[in-house]
Amino acid sequence: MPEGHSVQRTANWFNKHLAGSKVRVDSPQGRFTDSAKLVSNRKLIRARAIGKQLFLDFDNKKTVRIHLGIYGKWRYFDSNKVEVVGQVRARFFNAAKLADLRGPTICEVIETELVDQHKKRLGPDPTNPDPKKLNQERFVKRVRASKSAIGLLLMNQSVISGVGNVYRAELLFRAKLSPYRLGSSLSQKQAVELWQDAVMLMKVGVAKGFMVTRQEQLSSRKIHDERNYVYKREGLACLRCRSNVALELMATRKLYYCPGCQK
DNA sequence: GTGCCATGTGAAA
DNA sequence: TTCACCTGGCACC
Repeated sequence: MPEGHSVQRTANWFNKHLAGSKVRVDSPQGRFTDSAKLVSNRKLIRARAIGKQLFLDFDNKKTVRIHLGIYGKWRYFDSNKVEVVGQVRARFFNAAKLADLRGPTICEVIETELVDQHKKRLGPDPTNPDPKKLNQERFVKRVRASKSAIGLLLMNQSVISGVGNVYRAELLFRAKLSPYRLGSSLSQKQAVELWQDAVMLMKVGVAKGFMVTRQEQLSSRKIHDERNYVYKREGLACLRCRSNVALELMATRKLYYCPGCQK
Protein backbone atom coordinates (compact mmCIF):
# COMPACT_ATOMS: atom_id res chain seq x y z
CA MET A 1 0.00 0.00 0.00
CA PRO A 2 2.38 2.63 -1.16
CA GLU A 3 1.31 5.90 0.36
CA GLY A 4 3.62 7.67 2.76
CA HIS A 5 2.54 5.87 5.91
CA SER A 6 3.73 2.53 4.56
CA VAL A 7 7.10 3.95 3.53
CA GLN A 8 7.56 5.13 7.11
CA ARG A 9 6.85 1.61 8.29
CA THR A 10 9.38 0.20 5.88
CA ALA A 11 12.00 2.63 7.18
CA ASN A 12 11.11 1.60 10.71
CA TRP A 13 11.51 -2.06 9.83
CA PHE A 14 14.94 -1.49 8.28
CA ASN A 15 16.06 0.63 11.23
CA LYS A 16 14.92 -1.98 13.69
CA HIS A 17 16.17 -5.12 11.99
CA LEU A 18 18.97 -4.32 9.56
CA ALA A 19 20.51 -0.98 10.52
CA GLY A 20 23.80 -1.32 12.34
CA SER A 21 24.65 -4.62 10.70
CA LYS A 22 26.28 -5.72 7.50
CA VAL A 23 23.55 -6.27 4.98
CA ARG A 24 23.76 -8.48 1.99
CA VAL A 25 22.00 -7.17 -1.09
CA ASP A 26 21.11 -9.45 -3.99
CA SER A 27 18.93 -9.20 -7.05
CA PRO A 28 17.39 -12.60 -7.72
CA GLN A 29 15.56 -11.16 -10.70
CA GLY A 30 18.81 -9.75 -12.07
CA ARG A 31 17.80 -6.21 -12.91
CA PHE A 32 19.53 -4.75 -9.85
CA THR A 33 22.55 -7.06 -9.76
CA ASP A 34 25.31 -4.62 -10.72
CA SER A 35 24.05 -1.88 -8.41
CA ALA A 36 23.51 -4.31 -5.54
CA LYS A 37 27.24 -5.09 -5.59
CA LEU A 38 28.00 -1.45 -4.75
CA VAL A 39 26.44 -1.79 -1.29
CA SER A 40 26.25 -5.49 -0.55
CA ASN A 41 28.02 -6.57 2.65
CA ARG A 42 28.40 -2.97 3.78
CA LYS A 43 26.94 -1.76 7.03
CA LEU A 44 23.51 -0.15 6.78
CA ILE A 45 23.68 3.09 8.71
CA ARG A 46 20.01 4.00 8.63
CA ALA A 47 16.82 4.09 6.61
CA ARG A 48 14.98 7.31 5.88
CA ALA A 49 11.48 7.80 4.52
CA ILE A 50 10.67 11.01 2.72
CA GLY A 51 7.28 11.16 1.10
CA LYS A 52 6.91 7.95 -0.87
CA GLN A 53 10.63 7.41 -1.21
CA LEU A 54 12.88 5.26 0.91
CA PHE A 55 16.59 5.93 1.32
CA LEU A 56 18.92 3.29 2.70
CA ASP A 57 22.26 4.84 3.68
CA PHE A 58 25.27 2.52 3.70
CA ASP A 59 28.66 3.14 5.30
CA ASN A 60 30.46 3.73 2.00
CA LYS A 61 28.64 6.95 1.10
CA LYS A 62 26.23 5.06 -1.10
CA THR A 63 22.46 5.09 -0.71
CA VAL A 64 19.82 2.84 -2.17
CA ARG A 65 16.87 4.92 -3.32
CA ILE A 66 13.58 3.13 -3.68
CA HIS A 67 10.18 4.24 -4.91
CA LEU A 68 7.49 1.58 -5.03
CA GLY A 69 5.42 3.32 -7.67
CA ILE A 70 2.04 1.79 -8.18
CA TYR A 71 3.09 -1.87 -8.21
CA GLY A 72 5.94 -2.16 -5.78
CA LYS A 73 5.70 -4.30 -2.67
CA TRP A 74 7.81 -5.37 0.29
CA ARG A 75 7.77 -8.69 2.07
CA TYR A 76 9.57 -9.27 5.35
CA PHE A 77 10.78 -12.51 6.88
CA ASP A 78 12.17 -13.62 10.22
CA SER A 79 14.75 -15.84 8.56
CA ASN A 80 17.40 -15.28 5.94
CA LYS A 81 16.74 -18.59 4.24
CA VAL A 82 13.73 -17.85 2.09
CA GLU A 83 12.94 -19.35 -1.26
CA VAL A 84 12.68 -16.82 -4.06
CA VAL A 85 9.14 -16.69 -5.39
CA GLY A 86 8.36 -14.73 -8.52
CA GLN A 87 10.20 -11.58 -9.50
CA VAL A 88 12.32 -10.30 -6.64
CA ARG A 89 14.15 -7.17 -7.74
CA ALA A 90 16.15 -6.78 -4.57
CA ARG A 91 16.70 -8.83 -1.47
CA PHE A 92 18.18 -7.34 1.72
CA PHE A 93 19.23 -9.58 4.60
CA ASN A 94 21.48 -10.12 7.57
CA ALA A 95 21.86 -13.19 9.79
CA ALA A 96 18.35 -12.90 11.20
CA LYS A 97 16.00 -10.97 8.91
CA LEU A 98 15.22 -10.60 5.25
CA ALA A 99 13.26 -8.22 3.08
CA ASP A 100 12.21 -8.80 -0.54
CA LEU A 101 11.38 -5.96 -2.90
CA ARG A 102 9.26 -6.55 -5.99
CA GLY A 103 8.08 -4.33 -8.81
CA PRO A 104 9.44 -0.94 -7.73
CA THR A 105 9.34 1.97 -10.10
CA ILE A 106 12.77 3.04 -8.83
CA CYS A 107 15.48 1.01 -7.18
CA GLU A 108 18.92 2.51 -7.68
CA VAL A 109 22.18 3.24 -5.91
CA ILE A 110 23.14 6.89 -5.61
CA GLU A 111 25.79 8.85 -3.74
CA THR A 112 24.48 9.63 -0.26
CA GLU A 113 25.26 13.30 -0.77
CA LEU A 114 22.67 13.39 -3.55
CA VAL A 115 19.84 12.50 -1.21
CA ASP A 116 19.41 16.16 -0.30
CA GLN A 117 18.71 17.02 -3.91
CA HIS A 118 15.89 14.52 -4.00
CA LYS A 119 14.65 15.83 -0.69
CA LYS A 120 14.55 19.38 -2.02
CA ARG A 121 12.13 18.43 -4.74
CA LEU A 122 9.68 17.06 -2.22
CA GLY A 123 7.15 19.05 -0.27
CA PRO A 124 6.65 18.70 3.48
CA ASP A 125 5.88 15.17 4.67
CA PRO A 126 3.09 14.95 7.26
CA THR A 127 4.65 11.85 8.80
CA ASN A 128 7.83 13.68 9.73
CA PRO A 129 8.05 15.65 13.00
CA ASP A 130 7.16 19.32 12.76
CA PRO A 131 7.50 20.88 16.21
CA LYS A 132 7.98 24.40 14.90
CA LYS A 133 5.12 24.10 12.40
CA LEU A 134 7.48 24.96 9.55
CA ASN A 135 6.14 22.17 7.37
CA GLN A 136 2.58 23.18 8.07
CA GLU A 137 3.41 26.73 7.12
CA ARG A 138 5.09 25.66 3.88
CA PHE A 139 2.05 23.61 2.91
CA VAL A 140 -0.47 26.31 3.79
CA LYS A 141 1.43 29.01 1.90
CA ARG A 142 1.85 26.89 -1.18
CA VAL A 143 -1.79 25.87 -1.28
CA ARG A 144 -3.20 29.32 -0.69
CA ALA A 145 -0.96 30.82 -3.35
CA SER A 146 -2.04 28.30 -5.96
CA LYS A 147 -4.65 28.50 -8.68
CA SER A 148 -4.71 24.71 -8.98
CA ALA A 149 -7.54 22.59 -7.67
CA ILE A 150 -6.96 21.30 -4.18
CA GLY A 151 -7.57 17.78 -5.52
CA LEU A 152 -4.50 18.21 -7.70
CA LEU A 153 -2.42 19.96 -5.07
CA LEU A 154 -2.79 17.07 -2.63
CA MET A 155 -1.43 14.71 -5.29
CA ASN A 156 1.49 16.98 -6.09
CA GLN A 157 4.52 15.65 -4.23
CA SER A 158 6.20 19.04 -4.24
CA VAL A 159 3.24 20.49 -2.33
CA ILE A 160 2.81 17.68 0.19
CA SER A 161 4.77 14.47 0.01
CA GLY A 162 3.45 11.06 0.90
CA VAL A 163 -0.22 11.69 0.17
CA GLY A 164 -1.67 9.55 -2.62
CA ASN A 165 -5.04 8.87 -4.16
CA VAL A 166 -6.63 7.33 -1.08
CA TYR A 167 -5.61 10.00 1.42
CA ARG A 168 -6.41 12.70 -1.13
CA ALA A 169 -10.00 11.54 -1.42
CA GLU A 170 -10.47 10.93 2.27
CA LEU A 171 -8.84 14.17 3.46
CA LEU A 172 -11.09 16.23 1.22
CA PHE A 173 -14.18 14.35 2.33
CA ARG A 174 -13.32 14.83 5.97
CA ALA A 175 -12.73 18.53 5.33
CA LYS A 176 -16.01 18.81 3.39
CA LEU A 177 -14.06 20.41 0.57
CA SER A 178 -14.79 19.91 -3.10
CA PRO A 179 -11.71 18.60 -4.93
CA TYR A 180 -12.35 21.31 -7.51
CA ARG A 181 -11.94 24.19 -5.07
CA LEU A 182 -8.87 26.20 -5.96
CA GLY A 183 -6.08 26.28 -3.44
CA SER A 184 -6.36 30.07 -3.33
CA SER A 185 -10.00 29.81 -2.29
CA LEU A 186 -9.18 28.01 0.94
CA SER A 187 -9.12 30.02 4.13
CA GLN A 188 -6.03 29.93 6.31
CA LYS A 189 -8.00 27.85 8.77
CA GLN A 190 -9.13 25.35 6.15
CA ALA A 191 -5.60 24.85 4.85
CA VAL A 192 -4.19 24.46 8.35
CA GLU A 193 -6.85 21.93 9.26
CA LEU A 194 -6.24 19.99 6.07
CA TRP A 195 -2.56 19.70 6.94
CA GLN A 196 -3.26 18.77 10.53
CA ASP A 197 -5.75 16.13 9.48
CA ALA A 198 -3.13 14.64 7.15
CA VAL A 199 -0.64 14.55 10.03
CA MET A 200 -3.18 12.82 12.25
CA LEU A 201 -4.49 10.33 9.68
CA MET A 202 -1.05 9.31 8.48
CA LYS A 203 0.11 8.86 12.04
CA VAL A 204 -2.74 6.44 12.54
CA GLY A 205 -1.77 4.77 9.27
CA VAL A 206 1.82 4.32 10.41
CA ALA A 207 0.68 2.85 13.72
CA LYS A 208 -1.89 0.49 12.25
CA GLY A 209 -0.12 -0.45 9.04
CA PHE A 210 -3.08 0.39 6.83
CA MET A 211 -5.15 3.39 5.94
CA VAL A 212 -8.20 4.11 8.06
CA THR A 213 -10.11 7.35 7.76
CA ARG A 214 -13.55 6.70 9.22
CA GLN A 215 -13.64 8.66 12.42
CA GLU A 216 -15.17 5.93 14.57
CA GLN A 217 -12.45 3.50 13.55
CA LEU A 218 -9.45 5.72 14.23
CA SER A 219 -9.01 4.72 17.84
CA SER A 220 -10.63 1.32 17.56
CA ARG A 221 -8.60 -1.84 17.86
CA LYS A 222 -10.95 -3.78 15.67
CA ILE A 223 -10.03 -4.15 12.03
CA HIS A 224 -12.94 -3.34 9.76
CA ASP A 225 -13.45 -4.26 6.11
CA GLU A 226 -14.70 -0.81 5.12
CA ARG A 227 -12.26 1.78 6.37
CA ASN A 228 -12.90 4.77 4.13
CA TYR A 229 -15.64 7.27 3.43
CA VAL A 230 -15.43 7.65 -0.33
CA TYR A 231 -12.44 5.83 -1.78
CA LYS A 232 -13.70 2.98 -3.97
CA ARG A 233 -17.26 3.64 -2.80
CA GLU A 234 -18.56 5.12 -6.05
CA GLY A 235 -22.32 4.76 -6.49
CA LEU A 236 -22.84 3.94 -2.83
CA ALA A 237 -24.59 6.19 -0.37
CA CYS A 238 -22.40 8.78 1.30
CA LEU A 239 -22.11 7.88 4.97
CA ARG A 240 -22.81 11.45 5.96
CA CYS A 241 -25.50 12.75 3.58
CA ARG A 242 -26.65 9.64 1.67
CA SER A 243 -25.91 11.19 -1.74
CA ASN A 244 -24.24 8.87 -4.20
CA VAL A 245 -20.46 8.92 -4.01
CA ALA A 246 -19.07 10.15 -7.34
CA LEU A 247 -16.19 8.80 -9.39
CA GLU A 248 -14.53 11.08 -11.91
CA LEU A 249 -11.13 11.41 -13.48
CA MET A 250 -8.83 14.20 -12.40
CA ALA A 251 -5.55 14.35 -14.31
CA THR A 252 -5.98 10.68 -15.27
CA ARG A 253 -6.39 9.51 -11.69
CA LYS A 254 -9.62 8.31 -10.17
CA LEU A 255 -11.20 10.91 -7.98
CA TYR A 256 -13.77 9.84 -5.40
CA TYR A 257 -15.88 12.41 -3.58
CA CYS A 258 -19.33 13.15 -2.34
CA PRO A 259 -21.05 15.86 -4.40
CA GLY A 260 -23.58 16.26 -1.58
CA CYS A 261 -21.27 17.32 1.21
CA GLN A 262 -18.15 18.44 -0.62
CA LYS A 263 -19.31 21.69 -2.16
C1' DG B 1 -6.66 -19.76 -18.28
C1' DT B 2 -7.37 -14.57 -19.62
C1' DG B 3 -7.86 -9.82 -18.92
C1' DC B 4 -8.34 -5.94 -16.23
C1' DC B 5 -7.11 -3.02 -12.44
C1' DA B 6 -4.17 -0.64 -8.85
C1' DT B 7 -2.37 3.25 -3.21
C1' DG B 8 2.62 6.47 -9.14
C1' DT B 9 5.83 8.97 -11.86
C1' DG B 10 8.22 11.04 -15.58
C1' DA B 11 9.52 11.08 -20.46
C1' DA B 12 7.79 11.83 -24.96
C1' DA B 13 4.79 14.05 -28.10
C1' DT C 1 -2.05 14.86 -23.00
C1' DT C 2 -0.44 10.23 -23.81
C1' DC C 3 2.30 6.53 -22.97
C1' DA C 4 5.61 3.35 -20.87
C1' DC C 5 7.03 1.22 -17.02
C1' DC C 6 6.04 -3.41 -14.47
C1' DT C 7 4.03 -6.86 -10.90
C1' DG C 8 0.39 -9.19 -8.38
C1' DG C 9 -4.38 -9.89 -7.23
C1' DC C 10 -8.69 -10.89 -8.45
C1' DA C 11 -13.02 -11.27 -11.21
C1' DC C 12 -14.55 -13.85 -14.67
C1' DC C 13 -14.54 -17.61 -18.22
